[in-house]
Amino acid sequence: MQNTLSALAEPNRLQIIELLRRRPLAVGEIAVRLRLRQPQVSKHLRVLSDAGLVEVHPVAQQRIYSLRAEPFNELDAWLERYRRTVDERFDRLDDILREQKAKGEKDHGHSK
Amino acid sequence: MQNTLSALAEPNRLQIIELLRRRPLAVGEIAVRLRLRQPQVSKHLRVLSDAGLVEVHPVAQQRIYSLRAEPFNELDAWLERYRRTVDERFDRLDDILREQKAKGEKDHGHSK
DNA sequence: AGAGAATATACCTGTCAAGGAATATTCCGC
DNA sequence: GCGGAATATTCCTTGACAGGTATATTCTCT
Repeated sequence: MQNTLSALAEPNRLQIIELLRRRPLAVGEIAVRLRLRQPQVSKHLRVLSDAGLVEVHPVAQQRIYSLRAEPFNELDAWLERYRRTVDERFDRLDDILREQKAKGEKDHGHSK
Repeated sequence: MQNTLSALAEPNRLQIIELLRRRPLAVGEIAVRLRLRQPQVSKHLRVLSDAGLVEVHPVAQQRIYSLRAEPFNELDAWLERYRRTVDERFDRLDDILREQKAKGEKDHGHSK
């Protein structure tokens, strides 16, 4: 999760992911489309690969990179936990605010 | 989206978010629970706030931070685009691989 | 085996962001 | 207005990381 997020945090890497969403691509193709130099693309793909976001399929001297589903599913599951509690949170906020105010007054022995 | 991801990419910030998922908290509380120093917590909250991930509610000298739903919804929408294409991608991968191989052979005038 | 294409790695450099410590700011009660 | 609590901001230093360039690696074809 942490790895996934930091891998996606880099702008060029996010663009690579967006590119690969449409279809698997070779390194050179990615470099051309994003106007990046080949070495940097390879490096970014290394990071993405280590994070499990992409996988490689060699074809001759080319390496075709494609997305892997798992990390996206994990991200989805993580998000799910937030979706469930969004409503509660807003209700809760008022409670918390009141609670904090009450505590503050109590701490000072303010009886009215 | 980019901002959201890079804000979440920092480990301590992600932890702050996880904490706030349970309930809104004051800066000091966060610092204690995560064993961080107050200034760093304030700085992280600044980043999260700029990214629109959290909002502040002042209570006396305290500032109660709570999550905002919007960025999570955006993340969700972004993910949705990937969920839809996961299946296609795998089918497509084979096509691409064949396609690339065929192209390679064609480029060399290899007729059989 | 040798040439050349496609990709990966190594090394260097500069930048940016996070932590530490001190200080400024804001707010409350008296 | 003053003292003290809670938080924000500033300045400094350091480490990680991305880009640039050169070079190594891998594969194919002849």
